[in-house]
Amino acid sequence: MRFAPSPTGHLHLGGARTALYNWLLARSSGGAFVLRIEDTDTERSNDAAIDQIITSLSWLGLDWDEGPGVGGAHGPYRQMERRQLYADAAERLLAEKRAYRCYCTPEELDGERREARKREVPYVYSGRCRNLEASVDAGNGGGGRGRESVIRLKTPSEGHTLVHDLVRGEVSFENALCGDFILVRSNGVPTYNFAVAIDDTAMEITHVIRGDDHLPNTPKQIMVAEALGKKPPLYGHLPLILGPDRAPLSKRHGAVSIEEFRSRGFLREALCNYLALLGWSFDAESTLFSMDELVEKFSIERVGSTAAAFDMDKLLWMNGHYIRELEPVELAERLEAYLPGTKLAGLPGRDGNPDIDDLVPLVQEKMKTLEDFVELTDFFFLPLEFEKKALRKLTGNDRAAELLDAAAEALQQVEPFDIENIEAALRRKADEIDVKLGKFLQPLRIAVSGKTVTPGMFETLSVLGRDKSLDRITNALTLRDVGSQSSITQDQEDAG
RNA sequence: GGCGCAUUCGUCUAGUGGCCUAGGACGCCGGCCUCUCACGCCGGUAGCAGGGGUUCGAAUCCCCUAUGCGCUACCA
Repeated sequence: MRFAPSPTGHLHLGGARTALYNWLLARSSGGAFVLRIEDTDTERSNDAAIDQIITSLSWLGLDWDEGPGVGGAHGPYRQMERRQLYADAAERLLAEKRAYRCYCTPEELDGERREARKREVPYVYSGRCRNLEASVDAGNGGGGRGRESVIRLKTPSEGHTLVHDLVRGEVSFENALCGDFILVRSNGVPTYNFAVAIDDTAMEITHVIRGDDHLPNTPKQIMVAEALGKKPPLYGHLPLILGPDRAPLSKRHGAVSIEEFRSRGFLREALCNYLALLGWSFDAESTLFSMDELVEKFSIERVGSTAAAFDMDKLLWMNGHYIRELEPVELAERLEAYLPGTKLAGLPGRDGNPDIDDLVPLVQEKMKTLEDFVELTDFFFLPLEFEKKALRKLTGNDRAAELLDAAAEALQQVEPFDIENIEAALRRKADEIDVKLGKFLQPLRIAVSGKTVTPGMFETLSVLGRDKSLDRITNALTLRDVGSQSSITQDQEDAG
């Protein structure tokens, strides 16, 4: 099995799914997963993209048995480093008269294409140069001197080429419509179809699982393999991934690169599970699969053939599920790695701030992404900032001052200042002044956090500590005394 | 235009001629739980693209139409 990305950008969702399926197939069948970089598009390929892709694959946990960084028996694993191989193959094909040099210029070909278009007839290369070799090519030192040439494969002009596709079944292509396609460009660089076919056979690739868009290329690759006297691999073509609007997924749909999902706080296990399900299913019931279960249960036969739309809501749900499933210490570790890129960078554990471990139990079940941790807990670390809505609720509440006073009074007595005692004290106080707990806690929540939504109040207060809690209550009280719109913005600036 | 692929709830899908009054998951709606929000639990909403066949019987097989997508490069 192989995954062979072209390094022209980030690893995106579609590529990741392709990689995942290849990897699963390899892992579940005891085969090798090989990573090969297809960089024959010299215009668009670049090294930064290769690094990026490798980083993303590693992050997903899709390790390769052969490829960049690990080597292997079939290297090198970058096509541009395999050029001698392609050149040799081209030479051989030329010598065996299975291929020939073509001297048609791009302009001439364009003309042919336009002509075909005009006559509403399918365009196929005319094969004009097919029988030139005797007269021109064989001449001294190559008669084509002075004029650039490409190398084309002689393809059958009749019959069909069958692709036994692992996910679609048998697909038939008419040879007459194929034409003698180009193997080697005039600049000496092999085309995709040529390089791929050579590499797949040379690397002893048995299964090629790739995007749908390659299906029409497949007969060409089979022809190359056969011309070379090699057996082509088995192919399976995955339908592409669509955006929510059912147009092919692209940047304008928002996050599409794996790197982006990572930085937005998604977990690799959620991404892999979700991606696995986007086009594959195990049975009528199951949706949650660990990596081990995927390896155990994945099979190419159960890959569907219809294009699937990406659904962020489902991914978010799944990500939340995996976050909840993590051991708290494990979640803390992930956050440890994640937080440095956020506004909380360096804050946890410093200057009397709470540790990540202190907060994980408070927010674990509320998080859908690691990113959520930041919004959920920022008020523990940063100067208090009131959300607009929260401020409105607080200033609009006639009893707020009274309730806050009562809360402060209750909290003063608590000793030790822990969850149980805080809860007991506050419940008692609420009882005493005869207000429902919810009514009592809500102004307190806003005063202490600036938000209408927070982790449990007792836990929050205990982590925040008595001093900070009381300070914030006091501050909220003054804020209420001032009360006007203009001073609200003033306070926000002070807070920030 | 040609060639190819596809079409089951809004979304991901189960389904391979009778088990389908079409199942699960996300979402959505309602309820329970509850200090807010979530989580969890319970319940509900919603679908076989259309038309012809074949068959005692079709989501499942065949044909046509429609729609979407891919390819049609000296891109991959």
